[in-house]
Amino acid sequence: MIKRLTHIFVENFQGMSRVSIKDIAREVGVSAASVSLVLNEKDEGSRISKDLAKKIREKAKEMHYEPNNLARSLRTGYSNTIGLIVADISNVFFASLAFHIQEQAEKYGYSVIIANTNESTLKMEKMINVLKSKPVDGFIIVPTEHGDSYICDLLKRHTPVVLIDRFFPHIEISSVIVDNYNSSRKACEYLINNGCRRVGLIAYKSELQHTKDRKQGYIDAMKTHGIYDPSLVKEIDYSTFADDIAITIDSLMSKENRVDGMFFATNTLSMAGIKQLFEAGIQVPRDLKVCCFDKSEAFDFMDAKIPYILQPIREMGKAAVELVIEQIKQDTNVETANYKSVVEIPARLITPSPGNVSFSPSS
Amino acid sequence: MIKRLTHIFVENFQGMSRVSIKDIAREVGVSAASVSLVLNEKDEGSRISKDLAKKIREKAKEMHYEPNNLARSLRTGYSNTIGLIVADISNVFFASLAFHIQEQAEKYGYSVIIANTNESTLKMEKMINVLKSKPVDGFIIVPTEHGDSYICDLLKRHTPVVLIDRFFPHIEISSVIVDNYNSSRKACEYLINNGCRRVGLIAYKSELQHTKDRKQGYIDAMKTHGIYDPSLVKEIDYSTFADDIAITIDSLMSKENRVDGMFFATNTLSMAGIKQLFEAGIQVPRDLKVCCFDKSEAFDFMDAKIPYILQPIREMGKAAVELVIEQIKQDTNVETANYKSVVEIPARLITPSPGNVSFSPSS
DNA sequence: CTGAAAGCGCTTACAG
DNA sequence: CTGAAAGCGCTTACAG
Repeated sequence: MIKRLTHIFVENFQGMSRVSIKDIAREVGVSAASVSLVLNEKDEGSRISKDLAKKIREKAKEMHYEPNNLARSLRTGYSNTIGLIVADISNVFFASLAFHIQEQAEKYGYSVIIANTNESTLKMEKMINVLKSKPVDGFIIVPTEHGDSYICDLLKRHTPVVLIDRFFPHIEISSVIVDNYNSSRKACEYLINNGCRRVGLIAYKSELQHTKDRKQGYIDAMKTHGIYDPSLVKEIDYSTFADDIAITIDSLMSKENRVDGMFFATNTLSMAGIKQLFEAGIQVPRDLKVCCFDKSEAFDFMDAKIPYILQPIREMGKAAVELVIEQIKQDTNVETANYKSVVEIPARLITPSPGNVSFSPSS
Repeated sequence: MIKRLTHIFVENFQGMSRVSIKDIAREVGVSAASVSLVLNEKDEGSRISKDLAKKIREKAKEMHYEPNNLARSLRTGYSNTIGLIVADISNVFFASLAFHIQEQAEKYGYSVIIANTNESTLKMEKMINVLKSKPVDGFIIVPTEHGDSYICDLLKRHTPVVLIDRFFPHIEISSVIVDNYNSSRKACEYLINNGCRRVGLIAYKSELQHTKDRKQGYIDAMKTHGIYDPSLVKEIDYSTFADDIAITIDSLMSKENRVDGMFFATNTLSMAGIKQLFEAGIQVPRDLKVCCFDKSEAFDFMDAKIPYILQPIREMGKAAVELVIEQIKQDTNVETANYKSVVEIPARLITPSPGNVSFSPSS
């Protein structure tokens, strides 16, 4: 497929950074070692005179020297790159997460490479391999539903890795999540406190812990008020949710169920769900009160101001970046190496009135 | 900042691919060269016996050998990676473009690294440098408004690069765009044919050619029907559009202007604009007919089915990937090297009825 | 204070 | 048919 005109190609390729440390050394009349030291600012110990250092730096600039990071990585063993693997880059939540992770990583001198799994475990494995051999120094991963075994492999190899948004409670691994259980519970309680007695839950059918936590938060809120009814819990397949959402909402609005409140467990579900409510001519909140996990752009097109759980995406990204860098820097010889620190960041319930309700920690 | 415990670190780092070609060679009792040939499937010329090749492959698998792509790239001069630089990863159009580019590149054995510029030329330059030294074999770039000079630099260095979505007509560079002028013109004509006489245009204020083309398409459509009125053309700053959109729409709906149609030149503008119309209580299409460049999620929440221009994102991604790979493979010694092929892909106007209107090529 | 040398893991032209 | 060696560009322990 690829013509292997290596020499010609390398010429071209190296056009980016044709001039090497050797070239500078020759020009200045010193060794490559000295050039390397100066250019890496390791000449502090006055090994190299200020004058010489200056001369080297000037010559490097003059010759448009650009370091070959490939060679540097090969030698030093690290690449200053973090691999970010998200489940769905076209989901605005993950896109925004990617944005903030990049911003944060930059502050620490790391670049971020993004890959997309489309919620497929097979693809997640593939992309981990691709990025691993790029290489990256560590991973931030939004894992797929059955991706736990592959994540374990990574851990066994002592690859720095941090999970984000989702986590596996049975694996000892650094993770950054929001307090899904509490957030969900408070959201439902808000609906109940505003008069709802029959609150429906619409969530994805998933073994992922954050999904279960959100569901459990809803259930416990309902139970506490003695109004839990399992038939109001609707779990939808991710792969067919676009089709299923209509049926689900019809069912919850039918005579037998007739809910007076609805809690959507993710932004994609609330987007699709609210669209469906709109098409069915159901007025929110007159006919039905609604609360959502995550803001949805649908909110902008409704008369009602919908309460929702605001995830602190920036803080989540920051925490994940810091955790993974910590692992990268960690002396793995030291047995105190701490690969497991689950960071749970509180989310906030944003309500139209009488002001935002801040969640208090679980008690 | 980073502890340089190199040896320990390399240990850890190489944990990913600790076993090298040498190790396999030693185990099997052959040279590293033979192992390399077999593993790269270059043993066709029967240089190495089938049996030996099989033995090497089995041993490699047994030892969990994973090639070090870093070393390979250093040696061969290419990385099989394409750098994708987008202006705003949180814009669903670019996120979707990124998705399709990744899918396509994968088919050719390339991985894609994504970076985000947030519409900042400074950041674009920075990310080009970061990716260049990763390295990547070529770039697909959604350039920023004043990024042309930096793109020129890339070209001078013979770096394979393809622009997408936007382009610079004064630079000889491969680009993939939609037929902005025609699409925009046909969209406006659709509004005119449906009874509009005063059509407002809402676009970003920008020197980028695709913006100008969309504007010109609108102007020419209006002029052709003898109803062009410059005061109905509204150009908004990207950085403040969230604030400006309300004022702009108020102005177009005021007594002096009172448009009967509105054309939004991008999806972010239509999203914000339709939200604004909604809040102002303006009914579409009863009070105002609307047409948009790109589908907006806002459409799902309106009674009216809004006509819009559908960009063939998948085809755009495919074309860009193919163009950049072509350049990467190109023998740069040959002077026929063709670095300039602007691919213009037709977009379609999607109308609620009586069926989709397909654009015919410019004539 | 500085240079020569080794080596990261790989590929490939060259010598046998 | 196969191995030994060179070299991609860099960094760093070592020898002076």
